[in-house]
Amino acid sequence: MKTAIQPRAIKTRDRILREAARMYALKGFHDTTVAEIIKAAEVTSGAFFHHFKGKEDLGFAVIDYHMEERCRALDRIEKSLPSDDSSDPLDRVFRRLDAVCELVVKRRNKKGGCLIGNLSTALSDTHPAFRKRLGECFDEMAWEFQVHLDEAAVKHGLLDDQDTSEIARYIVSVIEGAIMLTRTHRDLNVIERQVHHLKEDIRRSFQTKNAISH
Amino acid sequence: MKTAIQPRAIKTRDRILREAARMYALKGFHDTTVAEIIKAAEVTSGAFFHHFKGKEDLGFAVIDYHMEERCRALDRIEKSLPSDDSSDPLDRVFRRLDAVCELVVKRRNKKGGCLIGNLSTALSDTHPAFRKRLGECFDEMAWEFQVHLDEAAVKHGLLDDQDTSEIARYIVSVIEGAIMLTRTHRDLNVIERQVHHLKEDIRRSFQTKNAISH
DNA sequence: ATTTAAACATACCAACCATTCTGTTTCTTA
DNA sequence: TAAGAAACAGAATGGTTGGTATGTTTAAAT
Repeated sequence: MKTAIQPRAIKTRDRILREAARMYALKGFHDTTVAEIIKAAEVTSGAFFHHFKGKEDLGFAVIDYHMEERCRALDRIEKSLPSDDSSDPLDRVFRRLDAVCELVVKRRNKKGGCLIGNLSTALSDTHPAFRKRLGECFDEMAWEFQVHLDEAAVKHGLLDDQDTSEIARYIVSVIEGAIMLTRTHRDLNVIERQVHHLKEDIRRSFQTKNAISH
Repeated sequence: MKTAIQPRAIKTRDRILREAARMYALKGFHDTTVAEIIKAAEVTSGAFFHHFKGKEDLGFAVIDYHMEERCRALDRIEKSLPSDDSSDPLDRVFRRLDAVCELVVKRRNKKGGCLIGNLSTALSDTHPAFRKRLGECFDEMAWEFQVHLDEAAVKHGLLDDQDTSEIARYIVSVIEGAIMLTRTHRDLNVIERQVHHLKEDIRRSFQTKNAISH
């Protein structure tokens, strides 16, 4: 029946997804041909079109694949991070920021930017279905921060008319913008400095009297 | 001699540049074909290749064209802005931010994102010459803020280890990231809220005891 | 008015690109 | 082990793409 998962198939499919994700992050959607993906993944076009309806179908599959991989990678990095004092929610925000930063830095050795950001720039205004899905991805990224921000708001209190969901989105914006400038300036210090500035900003957004002196 | 400028030629060339800029902002570099540009600009391919060596050459010309147009548009908006109290340098920073914000909002009616941002994501890791040029564009954008930030630092004093050039770059990052999210979420409130948050952040970065209560 | 070059028009082309078609192999299940 | 389906291989295709070749019109300078 359909319950059984074919081990060989998954290997091929995953190789395609991995290579496609890599190339989309590097060159974007429209500058990556299926022939290139096929070659990089070392499969034939027959195998490719057996697993995916076409380039568009692949695009959506790559997004799913990437969001899962990203989640795993971030969790792994987060656990390996030195500051393991996760008692304070604000610390957890900073820790995740550090993890994102490290992931970007690590990836930058092989060049490339944010896959979601790349697809977003290339497809948001021309492809409604992609736009919708990519919006969900950004929401997911923001939510990972908002969880901790909400706790921090309870613990430390939030300044003025601030809103944790807006701060969370703001964080995603800064990260995406920072990745863009980091790529274009070919300077990893850009994202590191900007994330540092962002942290200070977030810290000041909370009425942290018992502030974590950095 | 070569001093004379042919009026008709400029018209055609400019039409191509204008339409190309519009389409690059909307669909990006690789998803825009020269055939489309030719059609949109209502010229023939003969005319196109007479004015530009090819697609790449056009790309660079479009960047120059856009940076000039952008400059003019921003200045115009800035002058038409209500708060004309430009005595305080920090106010000038905020005013330019408002201008950028309004420009984005105005453009969003016709969809599309930041031309420089689009080209940057599409070409930074594959085309060194473009990357270099686009880096200069980002620097130019940042500089427009830095001029005022420097004055503000003198007047109000800058907190901690802060650096105006880094704040200026940070501003550009936030704008680019905000445009990305604004496109993908199809919500103009995104950029407005984020620019508002950014203003608060900048304000707090200065030791403004005689702060401008907003 | 004649010359000369820039500006434009049109047909054409070779490379490329996503996809399809027609098989063959491999695996699962009974 | 027979049968059927899933996985894969590779050649072929039709439409597109950036670019060229060749000719005609327009306009500036003498």
